[in-house]
Amino acid sequence: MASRASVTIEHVAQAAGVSRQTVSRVINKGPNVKPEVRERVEAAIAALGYVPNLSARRMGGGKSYLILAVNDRQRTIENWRAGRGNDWVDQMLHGGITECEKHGYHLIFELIDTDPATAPRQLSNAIAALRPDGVILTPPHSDNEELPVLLAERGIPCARIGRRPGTQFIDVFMDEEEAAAEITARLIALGHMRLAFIAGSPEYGNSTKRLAGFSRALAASGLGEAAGCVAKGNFRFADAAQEIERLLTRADPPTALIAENDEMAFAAMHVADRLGLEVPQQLSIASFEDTPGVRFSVPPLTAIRQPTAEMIAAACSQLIAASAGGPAHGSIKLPYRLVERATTGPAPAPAKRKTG
Amino acid sequence: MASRASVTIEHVAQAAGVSRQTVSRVINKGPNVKPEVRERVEAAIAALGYVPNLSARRMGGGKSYLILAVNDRQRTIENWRAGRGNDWVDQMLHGGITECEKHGYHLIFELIDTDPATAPRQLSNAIAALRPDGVILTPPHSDNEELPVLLAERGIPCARIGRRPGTQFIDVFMDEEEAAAEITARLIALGHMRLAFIAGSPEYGNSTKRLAGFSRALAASGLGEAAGCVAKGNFRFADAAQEIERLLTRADPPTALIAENDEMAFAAMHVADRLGLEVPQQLSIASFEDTPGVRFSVPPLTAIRQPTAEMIAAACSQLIAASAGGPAHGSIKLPYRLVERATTGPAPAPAKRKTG
DNA sequence: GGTAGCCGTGTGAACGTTCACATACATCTT
DNA sequence: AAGATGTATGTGAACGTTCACACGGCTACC
Repeated sequence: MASRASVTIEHVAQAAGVSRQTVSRVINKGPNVKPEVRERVEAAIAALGYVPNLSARRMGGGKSYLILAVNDRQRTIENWRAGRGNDWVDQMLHGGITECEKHGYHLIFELIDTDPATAPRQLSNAIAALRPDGVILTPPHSDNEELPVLLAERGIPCARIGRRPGTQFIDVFMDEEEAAAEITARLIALGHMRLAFIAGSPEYGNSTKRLAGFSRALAASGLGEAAGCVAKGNFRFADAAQEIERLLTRADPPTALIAENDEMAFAAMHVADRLGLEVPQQLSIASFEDTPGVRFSVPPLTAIRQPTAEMIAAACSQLIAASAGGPAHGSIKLPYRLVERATTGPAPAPAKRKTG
Repeated sequence: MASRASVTIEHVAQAAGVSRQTVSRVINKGPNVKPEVRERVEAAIAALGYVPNLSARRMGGGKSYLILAVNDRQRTIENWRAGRGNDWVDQMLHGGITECEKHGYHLIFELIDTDPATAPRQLSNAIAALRPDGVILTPPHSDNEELPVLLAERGIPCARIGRRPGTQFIDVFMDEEEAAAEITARLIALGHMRLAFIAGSPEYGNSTKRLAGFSRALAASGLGEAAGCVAKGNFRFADAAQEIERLLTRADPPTALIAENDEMAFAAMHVADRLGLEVPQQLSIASFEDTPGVRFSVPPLTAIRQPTAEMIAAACSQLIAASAGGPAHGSIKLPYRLVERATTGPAPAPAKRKTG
């Protein structure tokens, strides 16, 4: 057991009969330490229960062993307020903490305004206070051009999540366009000839990519773009519900809906229920976000499983490597998965289709 | 805009024509600074974009401006792995980050093994590395007697969540027994005469308290304890489903179920569906955990809304006060709320009751 | 009118670590 | 055998802040 006062590197040095620096070399796995001495030091560390003080390490010019993950403040807080969970945050913690722990790092999570006028200052303040070894930018911050530059100026490696990869920073992403194209193609293969894409917000770069995938699949199928329509749901239940109702009650309604997030997919379910449309017999619904709510709802929804935790874990891993002298740029593409559950099925037979 | 190299207190001091210490007094809101000088320093801080370095502050013997929240590693990771969300984690972040931000603090979230043999060492390592100004212990760590003592020895204030309050530490809690009694009484008032409590695990102290409330309400109602039965669901879907099925298929099945968490409540819904029991017409189901899944499921469940975010926020607030010289003990009781939704209703008429 | 006390400010040291450099010894080269 | 190279270790300074204390000026009291 450690004694009351904190154990410092000096105590370990004395116990092992070496100097501070040698102990430092051992804990940082540096070269040029005799195996015998290394063992002696390690024994002393274990005996005294020594754990290096992170603040002091940072002060000494070393690493802070902190990875800062920044999230969209408005959306996160809105989700909290509304009593909806933040599955994204949960997944992020999953990947981030798990990976950081492996390397003796700690993940620290902060909220930053999306407003481009204030975001740089907020990030600047956070890094000035925390001095993290790396920063993870999540959507929509990952689409901000100013933030990575600001970090680069201060020599802090930066990883962007879910962004079309560039060459200057670490980009971790999945192929959003491909995923959108795949789910669209799958619905077309099921016989659907009129499809709708319930879009989030153009503020999120991913929205644009997914829409492109939707259009591409329509074109590739031979149905042509006219077979698809787009509704703006703004990622929100109420907005989406209104648009979806408009879509489903018009003359030639779509038989398949692809919603960009779970909330809008639930809105679709809700509207279908209200209009007496059976899912999936009369209407297929797919979500682009595979949250617990989506998985465990009744019926469970077909969805794209985004590798959120994996992306954050990869970002942490890259950032940690970068802070140890590795490259501070590169791109990692992670696979998504289309999970077909109970809300998608063959298109209704044209004859039986209800109109109105 | 801040310049490339980091701005230190010394730069501010020079710009304002004062000494380090005076700047320090200003940023720490210390007394004995002329209003005129204070203004000058504040202007310099704003002009240079100065933000104190947390590591240096800690090294100087000051605060770390870090609150450490520790969670149950096994359960959290199991939830992540299973693809269920961790609403608890999300709520915790909600309360914690929001409150910490207000005071210029940062919340840092760590997982610690529940095993009493390793927990103290893990906590010890975490605080040696991080040197937080306060630690929040969540269930079941809040029931561990050793952890708060360890923290007290190192002079770190500690807040326990959801624990019967003591006198030595900061305890933030809701009345679990009362909540269990209330929901039980409510179901009895709806005419239910045979009730079941789907218990989690005695490892969680709250389980015991809730069970006590359940028994108390039964006794108080005049029905007597014989009207209630207890199933051990271990907080898990599969375990709960099995026990619930056993309960519902026996000779004289309960007409109302109270599950200690959402997962077990969903298990109850699942079993009811399988057995062809209509909810709430033939069976009432209530959850003791009001997660987004519970709120947005179809039908939405009746549940106890625990003030999780509020408890963490209160804990942060108390810890921050304690680290500023306030009392490091005290207890705060926060109100829960019984939210009646669509899964509870009047007991089925005795005549119509199906048996088997 | 001296001295006790408070107010406002500054100075040196300390926190625990790493960095840059210095040193001692061993090994290889010519 | 002398120098060059490399390995293993130690020493002083630095990081940016706060703490403890010192100091000068002002007020107040007897």
